Amino acid sequence: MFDKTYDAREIEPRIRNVWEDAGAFAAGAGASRDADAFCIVIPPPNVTGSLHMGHALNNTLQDVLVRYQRMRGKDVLWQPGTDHAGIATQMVVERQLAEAGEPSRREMGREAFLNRVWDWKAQSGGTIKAQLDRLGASCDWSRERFTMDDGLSDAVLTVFVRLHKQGLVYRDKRLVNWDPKLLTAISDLEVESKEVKGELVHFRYPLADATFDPADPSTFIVVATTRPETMLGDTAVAVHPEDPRYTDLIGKEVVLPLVGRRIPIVADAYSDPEKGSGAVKITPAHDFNDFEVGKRHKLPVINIFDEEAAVRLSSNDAFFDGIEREAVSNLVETLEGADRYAARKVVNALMDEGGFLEKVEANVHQVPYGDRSGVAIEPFLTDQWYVNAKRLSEPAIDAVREGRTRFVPDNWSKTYFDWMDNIQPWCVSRQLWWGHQIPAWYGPGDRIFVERNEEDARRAAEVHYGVTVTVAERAEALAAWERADDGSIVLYRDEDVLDTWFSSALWPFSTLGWPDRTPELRKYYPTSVLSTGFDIIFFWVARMMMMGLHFLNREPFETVYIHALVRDEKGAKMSKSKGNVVDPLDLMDAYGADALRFTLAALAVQGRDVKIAKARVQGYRNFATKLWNATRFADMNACRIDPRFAPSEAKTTLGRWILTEASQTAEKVADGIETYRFNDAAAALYRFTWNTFCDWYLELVKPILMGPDGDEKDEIRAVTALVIDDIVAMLHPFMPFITEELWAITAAQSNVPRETLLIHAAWPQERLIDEGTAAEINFVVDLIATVRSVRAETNVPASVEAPIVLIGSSATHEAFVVRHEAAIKRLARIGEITVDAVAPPNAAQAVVGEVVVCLPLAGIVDLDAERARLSKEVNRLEKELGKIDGRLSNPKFLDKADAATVDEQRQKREDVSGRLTKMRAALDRLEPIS
RNA sequence: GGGCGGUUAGCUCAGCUGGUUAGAGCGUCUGGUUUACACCCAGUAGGUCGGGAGUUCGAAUCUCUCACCGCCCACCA
Repeated sequence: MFDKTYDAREIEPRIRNVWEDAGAFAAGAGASRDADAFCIVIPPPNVTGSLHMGHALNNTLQDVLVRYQRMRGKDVLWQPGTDHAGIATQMVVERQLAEAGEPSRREMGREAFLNRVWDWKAQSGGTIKAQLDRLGASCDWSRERFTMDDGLSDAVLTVFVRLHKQGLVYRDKRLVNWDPKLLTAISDLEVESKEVKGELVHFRYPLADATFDPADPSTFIVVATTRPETMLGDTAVAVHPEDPRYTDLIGKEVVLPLVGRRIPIVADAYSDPEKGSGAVKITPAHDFNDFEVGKRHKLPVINIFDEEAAVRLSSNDAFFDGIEREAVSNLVETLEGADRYAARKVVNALMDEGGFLEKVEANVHQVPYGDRSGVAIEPFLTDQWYVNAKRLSEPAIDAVREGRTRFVPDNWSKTYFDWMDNIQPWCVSRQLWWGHQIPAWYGPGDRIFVERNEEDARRAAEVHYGVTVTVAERAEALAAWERADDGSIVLYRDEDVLDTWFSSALWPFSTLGWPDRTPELRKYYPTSVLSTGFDIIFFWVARMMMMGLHFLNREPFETVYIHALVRDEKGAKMSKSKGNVVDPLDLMDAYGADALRFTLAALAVQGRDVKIAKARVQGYRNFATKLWNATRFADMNACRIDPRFAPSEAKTTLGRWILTEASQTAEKVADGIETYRFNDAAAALYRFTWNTFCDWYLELVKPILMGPDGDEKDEIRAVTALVIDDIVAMLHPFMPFITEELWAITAAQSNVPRETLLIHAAWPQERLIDEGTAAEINFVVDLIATVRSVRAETNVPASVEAPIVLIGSSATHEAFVVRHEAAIKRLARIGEITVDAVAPPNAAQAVVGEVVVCLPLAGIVDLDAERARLSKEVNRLEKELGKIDGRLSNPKFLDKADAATVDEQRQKREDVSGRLTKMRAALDRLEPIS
């Protein structure tokens, strides 16, 4: 029944089935009808992803919260689900196609490709759930959602359409971050700037009314650039209005080399006299700042690239506007189709040839890269859909400012405010296929119909156009517009999809059934806690705040707990390329899910990275084994659960003491969890279980358990069983498997059936608080520890059962010794205990409280070692006494420190000086060195 | 450039609102056939709390400053 060894591999899958069969994770399971709600929505992992250490940490912490609150009687929902992860998933499938030598996405077409993605989802979508199960995450899987399932897609449509009708979603033509590899726009957040060693190229732009002479600076103006190839699209040169070097030139023109276009020199404060030459080329189509300058000066926008960032001039009307097509035919031919980096080389060479290249400097600068594709992103002028984030951000800022949503640790609210205060329009359209297709239909005359479905769009269009409307593919529709058929109109649907984070932003309410008014939505929204990493505060947290407040008028969560990043044991960020990824599944295989969970909780200190080391996990596996063995020991000693036992009426000091300690620990653990100080909670559990309960309580109690039957033994048995019950319960949120198992075993052994599984059992109540017992136990513990230490230091062999003589003991302490005599003898390996007035000669001596403990072992005690030990101790005490006296003789201290502190110091002085006197006397009693 | 965090024992880290002999785990070293556990027990060594200044009767803890490390945001033609 009770296996001798703890085997996580055997226990964990079995217990998992027990929970599953019982439906233990279901929303509200085990709670009373009127219980308060507690809800966490899981940060949805990528549907085709697998569990990494960050997931393991975050989901462990969420599970600790969820299991704790369940035991507190709350009606708990931990809402799970997965995210379709647009770009990531689409890329994976495209890579698979490429590797298998199959037709590419574009070759197979949208429908066939999407079928392939759904296949892949069907195939790998269960992985992450299985892995979370493995970890013990008690999510209500019966409510699992997926961002692209029907319900959530419906929420997405509803939100998009409503925002559009409210004017908060709009279509705009402006520069976006364009990913020339993925061929889609991406948001600001998906751009990472990287430091790149490049070149700063200085070009001479000839003045239009001078004859260009490379040797004569008065005939040209120098501009510097890190992107020489974009000069083909230059439409101005900007100088600072107050830069004395250039004031004369403002309003004049230069002739753009190679191209021959006449472009103006404009005055604009954007130009920084300190940088480069002080004059800057303006390319509105290829630089965000230049775009703004262009708007201010009404400059033409000449885009020289195609969507893959290759030069495209031949059919480029804007480029040929104002120049002779013939004059640039060579240039166009040379550059057509060259990618941006190749074009850069060519342009530099041509400029050099013409004498327009002044110099090239090495230059380190920041270049924006797509976080997914890893290629430099290109500012690109396109039509995209935007969300007016500024408007939505206002209530979201207020919610945090007014404390309706609280960040833990609080300093993250600053990060949140900084970003929210400067929020930019959110580009939500993506030129991808995998995702929520934008519900917008286009008709002739620049009309857009944003509706929940095709039928509604068609109807809206019919109202608008007053004729029959049909819907077709884009190409077909455009052709129809071209033909301008009479009497009917053809619409086509926007081919783009929404940013994945658009649907994620709805997660806290879409998963609860919104836009329907479901009972779950009423009960669980706003949710209690969101637990996530700081890296997605902007991507996700901020956007959920915005959407939640906008559509439900309530903030989506009360608390946002921001956990640390998991790093390897040296503190490096884990990455596949570095090969330092620690796989949580490996650790679970080796040590069990319980050990991994406890490790992560113990390391989850606020505001500090989590460095995971194998040795640590092993240590907590040992902890599980320790608990297992302690429970087994109790079992072997017939410590049975006794429902009639009333702990508050316990008679034995040991019983009252351990019940007090257990009660205090439960309080500490609860406090740690509730304040998100998981490490404190874990430490309190570890210390109590191992150091207090196993090392001291069980050892002190052994003589009783092995002694004669009677009231004392009965009580200790009942207490032991009860405290183990409490330990198992307190530990359950951290180590759910082993505790659920022990909960069942102890019940079976006691023949007292449990009313519920541990997962639904109540958090340990306060059994008893009797601080008075501490004095007795502490004295005994102190005595044993002191004797052990003295023995070891004076080289008394372990096998010797040394007698001890107590000198100067108070009646109280003498009574303590009598009461725990058997335990003291056993634990300190002592033979006879006697009380005397005078110390025996040549004994090792130590002070415990007011008592001098002597080990009279002439010939066995190493007297030289003893002398050294005593001197050292005397020394230490003298130093400490000096410090205390320094304080107490300082009138300012007596004057300013509060009375309690002064008293404390006085008390301490008394203790220390008492000890010191005794130690000195002890030293004197030793024979002088012969 | 703006912001946030870190620097405590060989290693990984606790130490909250100032008063402890500055702690834990791992590792080291010593001892252990104590009938729960060697994934164990007992004991031991090891730290001028990054440097400097200040506030205070009193600073690992508060303030300033410097150094180094890490991260986030925004930009340098």
